[in-house]
Formats: sequence, C-alpha cells, structure tokens
Amino acid sequence: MTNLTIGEVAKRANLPAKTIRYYEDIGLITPLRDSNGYRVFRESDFHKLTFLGRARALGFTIEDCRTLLALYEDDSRASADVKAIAQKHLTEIEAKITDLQAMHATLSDLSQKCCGDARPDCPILEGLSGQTN
Amino acid sequence: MTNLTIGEVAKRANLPAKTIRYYEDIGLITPLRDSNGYRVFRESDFHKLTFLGRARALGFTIEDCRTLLALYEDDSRASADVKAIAQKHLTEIEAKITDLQAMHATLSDLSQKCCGDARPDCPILEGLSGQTN
DNA sequence: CTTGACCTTCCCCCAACTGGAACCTTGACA
DNA sequence: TGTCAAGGTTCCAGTTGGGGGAAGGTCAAG
Repeated sequence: MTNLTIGEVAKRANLPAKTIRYYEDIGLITPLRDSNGYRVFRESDFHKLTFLGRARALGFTIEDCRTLLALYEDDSRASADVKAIAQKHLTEIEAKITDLQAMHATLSDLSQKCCGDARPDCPILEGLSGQTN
Repeated sequence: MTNLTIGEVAKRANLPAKTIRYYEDIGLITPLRDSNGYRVFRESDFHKLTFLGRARALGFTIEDCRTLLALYEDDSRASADVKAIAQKHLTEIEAKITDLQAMHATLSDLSQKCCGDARPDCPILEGLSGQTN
C-alpha cells in the first residue's frame, strides 16, 4: 500500500501517468527510483499528487500549486499567505466569469436576431463586420 | 486612406502588428506587397482584420474565425450556417461559466473558513489535501 | 520462450500569439 | 553626404499544461 508504480498511483490519484511524469519534470514531486529505473511512489508522493489534482481542478496555475504545496509542507506557514493566493485566484475567476458573460450577452443578442435559415442575411455577420445596424 | 502599412492598419484595427503578421501566416488575410517588401493593406484587408478582431474578442477560435470569414465573403451563404457556429460557441461559453462558478463556489467556501492570520491552521490547505474535516 | 502489459526516455504537437535578434528601408536633419 | 531613429522584414524560441507516439527495457504468466 505504501510503494506504488506510476500506473497504480495514477489510478489512485486520478491523474494521467503523463501528467505525473510532467510534474516530476518540473520539480513538483520527486519519487524514488527502483533498481530497474522505475519510479517508486511513496504515500507522501501520492498525497502531493492528490493535492495537486485538487488544486489544478480549482484552476490554480502550476506555479500557484508549487507555492501552495510548499506552504502545505511548511508547518510554520501563516494561513494568511495561503488565503492571499486563494483570494487572488478568486478575483481572477470572477474576472473570467465577467468576460465570458459579456461575450455571451453580445453573442446571444446577435444570434437571437439571426433567423438561421437558407437566406444569406445574417445579423451575426453584420455585427462582426461592425455595421451599427 | 485606402492603402496602409502594417503599423497604420494595426492602429486602426486595434490589433498588434505581430498578430496581423500571424494572421497572414496562417492564411486569414493576404495583403499585397510593395516593391520594397513591405505589406500593403487595402480596405478589404482592414475590414477583415476588424472582423477578426471582433470575432476573437467574442472568444471564437481561429478556425471558427476562418469559417466565419469565409461565410462573410460568401454572398450565397445560409444564415443557418453562421447561427450554428454561434450557438455552438454559446454552449461552450456556458459550460466554461458553469465550470468557473463551481470552482468559485468551492474555493470561496474554503477561503471563508480560513482566518488568514499568522497561524498555520488553514482550512484551504486541508481542503486541498482531502481532509473531510 | 514468447507474449502482453507495464515501464523508460525522447521528441514533436496543440492555441494563439509574444519577444527578441539580425537585418533592410525610409525620411529627416546636420 | 553621413547618420540616426522609426519604421519595416524574416526567423527562431518561448509561453501553459500537458498529449501522442516511437523505440526500447522489464516483468510475470503460460
């Protein structure tokens, strides 16, 4: 249960093996190696991988994940440092949502005006071409 | 007013010159060339660029832009073809918004529980590490 | 002894640009 | 005429976060 191959840890952490190799490549994890060259994943590696999986699923960048992981490992961290990263990310998420909502509003507006039949008249194309009509 | 250099058309279309060169590279526009090798942009090139700028601002992929531009140029198009692309894109935007809202909900939940002071106790890290607490 | 399922490294590919190097052209000014 | 800055040109590399696939090593089962 403690030492896993990449395939086993991939299943348990629910991450592609490719992704795990990539995370080692960029220094997020450092699994041991067996005499045959195979990676050996300890519990601690598995925990880091699940941590990374969740953080990525929440949209944190790899660099944020690196920082969060370091804070996670640091018993003397200040929770303020973690919260600051989370708040910054929340702000970015809000900005993206706002952008997408604006796009959606504009495009659904144009789309509603387009009857979508066999004729060439198209308010969507007119809107894109800049006709104020 | 009709023939522009890349710098001039970049200003008017509000696009970086680099982006315009890239659009030529991938065949979205085909400006003429002067005897000195400089690109020469006609009105029609300018119109295509503003069209592309707007379509990209609405989040359409380059390939969607290529298709939309072809439809724009095609007088015998069916508006249904345009509308189909728009509707598909709207659905994708909606999916992204939903994803981001879910991330936001989870993360703001965790963040609210974190007092964010100098102490190490941090519900955000606990949440990321998978503690059901 | 071979087969199939693993594992390894390596390199290229994706979107949609952006930055920078090295070099050419043009117009203005001394 | 020399030169300088501000344009233009091409080409190459890097970005994010991996994915696809080749070429080859390893291991357990039959």
